[in-house]
Amino acid sequence: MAAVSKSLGDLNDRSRRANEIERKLAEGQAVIELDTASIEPSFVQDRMEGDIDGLLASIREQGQQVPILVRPHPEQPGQYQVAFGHRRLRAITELGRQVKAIVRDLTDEQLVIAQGQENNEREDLSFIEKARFAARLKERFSRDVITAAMSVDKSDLTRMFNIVDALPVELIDAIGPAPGVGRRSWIELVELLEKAPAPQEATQFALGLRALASQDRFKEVVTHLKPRRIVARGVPDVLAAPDGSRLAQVKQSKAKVEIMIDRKATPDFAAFVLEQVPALYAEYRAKHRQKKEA
DNA sequence: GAACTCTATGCTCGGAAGGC
DNA sequence: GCCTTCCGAGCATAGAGTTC
Repeated sequence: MAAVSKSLGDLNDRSRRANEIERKLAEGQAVIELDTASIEPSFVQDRMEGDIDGLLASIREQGQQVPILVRPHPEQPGQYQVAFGHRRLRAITELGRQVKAIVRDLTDEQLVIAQGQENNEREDLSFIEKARFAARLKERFSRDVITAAMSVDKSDLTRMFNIVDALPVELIDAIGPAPGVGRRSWIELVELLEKAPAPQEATQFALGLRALASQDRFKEVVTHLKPRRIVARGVPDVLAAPDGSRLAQVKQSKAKVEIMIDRKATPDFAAFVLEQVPALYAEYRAKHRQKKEA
């Protein structure tokens, strides 16, 4: 009898614990471990695909320090949907581990607001990623929800929509997130694209710049779209390679001519040019002498 | 190396235009 | 008339570049 009583007591305890876990889950207080296969990304993508090597190494060495936020999938029982923590989920999936998650009942609006606020706190989403996130939200939510989710005012929201609408999806994808490139630079790109004789060619050009960092691809595309100005003596102010990539900037004044080579982009070329200068000067002197003698 | 200048960015405000 | 949307402009700030 005592054994039966103990069993019933155990059952009650387990039931109480289960209820407690359920209650905590409902409030989003408990961190639980979930199979990554049971979790889908948010229905609104925010971040472009990017490098997660650093995060991967960090989680491999120190484990997952911060849980992700998920909600029970509204249509598929037993499945979950991410509110924020997409990159952590990707890294943990690659490591084949279980992911620590907080489960919370969220409406669609609450999910995107949580997702947006997390992104704002991290402050590492680039302008164009935010703009695209906003544009995706526009398909389902009111402006009020979007401004709440992204902590932007309505003016900025309008500008974001305009930029995303004006640029071909393929071009944005080809350029990538372009960290450090802000609204005004993207507006400049829109304006250049509108004036370009063959706008679709910009996408092809950007696709050919895969070796460069995203923000450098952006700069190259802008430079490529800018009308080539011809300055004194027929020398353009930007010297470009046959493939369109920028080699050097030329500044001319009455007193001097400056050729500025981006050492980061083409370090060997800069060194090569410097090496050649004495030889070029010798060649120039020789030709100059010949002219005088003739 | 410090001071200064320039440039780009984010944020905010105010006004115009259009819809209800 | 009110609200929403859009746009231009100004301000503060940070970072890079330049000058001394």
